[in-house]
Amino acid sequence: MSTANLTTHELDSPPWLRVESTLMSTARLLRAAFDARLSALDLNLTQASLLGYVAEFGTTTQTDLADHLGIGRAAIGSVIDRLQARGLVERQAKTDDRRVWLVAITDDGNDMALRIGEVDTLLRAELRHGIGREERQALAWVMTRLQQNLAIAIAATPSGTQSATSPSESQPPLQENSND
Amino acid sequence: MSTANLTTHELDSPPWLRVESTLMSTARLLRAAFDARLSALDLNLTQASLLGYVAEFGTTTQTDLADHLGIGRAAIGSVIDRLQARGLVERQAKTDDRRVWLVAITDDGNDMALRIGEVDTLLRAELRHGIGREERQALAWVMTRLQQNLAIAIAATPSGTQSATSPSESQPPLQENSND
DNA sequence: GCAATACTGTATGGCATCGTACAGTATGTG
DNA sequence: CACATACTGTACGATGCCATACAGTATTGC
Repeated sequence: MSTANLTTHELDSPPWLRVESTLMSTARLLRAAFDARLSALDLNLTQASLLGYVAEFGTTTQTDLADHLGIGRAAIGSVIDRLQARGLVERQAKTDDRRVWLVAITDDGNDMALRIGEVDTLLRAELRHGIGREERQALAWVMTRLQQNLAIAIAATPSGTQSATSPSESQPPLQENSND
Repeated sequence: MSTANLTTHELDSPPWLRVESTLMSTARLLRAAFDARLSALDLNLTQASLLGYVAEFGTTTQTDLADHLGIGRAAIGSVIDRLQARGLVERQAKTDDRRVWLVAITDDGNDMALRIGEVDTLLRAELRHGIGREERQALAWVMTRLQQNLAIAIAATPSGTQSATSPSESQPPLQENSND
């Protein structure tokens, strides 16, 4: 039985650790959906994203890729390993900096990127159902903003073991370009 | 629209696997932020969510918990194991169905749930910065809707290996209350 | 030139979650 | 009642990602 029955769990449970939990499970579903669709190409979401990025923006370093995909440098390495083993990307030495690899897409990789684009377009069309354009844009905007706040919150986390029993708003959380 | 001038990585890369990648990395950041804040309580986001859920809605079965938290039954088992080992929840036998465990919160668990609530409230306040109430509600709504569509998309994924070279819109994706 | 520092990519171990398979139990059907 | 089917929780291996530590390289200061 598919674990994806349509009576999704969040619909009836608005109040508690709402956004957190909802966002996490949405992310899991999103990965599952893309992985399912991309399995025909024998790729997962991360690999496809990387390939799409390189196809569009050209050769870059691994660190740059890691930053742009939001995963760590160690993780990006193995992703590239697999893509390279399949001949979809290749590592090129950078002449003036022998530390870095330049990750370049191959012809096969470009073909693959096209097919990824098709899968992506199709799936996104399905996901858009019942969601207006403005809502989608708002989602993207809020999420970007949320990323900012998250990065700040992570950086501002008290490193020691304080038991959080003081809900005093001592945090200066953001550089205030609020619009609420 | 004011999506301008942020330093986060997605901002300069609008066109490609946008929402996918953004949502995934946002989810990763979200987990990292909560894990960081909850580390003082020696909990992670999943454990905290489970505890919060049981604290609010009372005793339930593991399958119910798994569904509500959006993770699998196998995974929820080990989460409960750890919480139980720390005396925060306990498994109670259900008299009229000997297959299931009823997961109940303990007194210690309730104390912990209160502290989780404080961390949660504080962190969410930080995350709200620069994001209006309507935007947050819109985010929650869109995400719920997205979950629905994702579940449908996963269920409707052609199981075989079709190379997606046919972008024919043969999918009947949804029960049509579109508003786009 | 040489030491100190910073950066890139890799190796390693760990964690959370998944998928599948399985045993125990309940429920429905003959 | 016996059997088939469905459901619950668990065991096991696999995967994706992280954090840390590390080696190689660049850069800077002396």
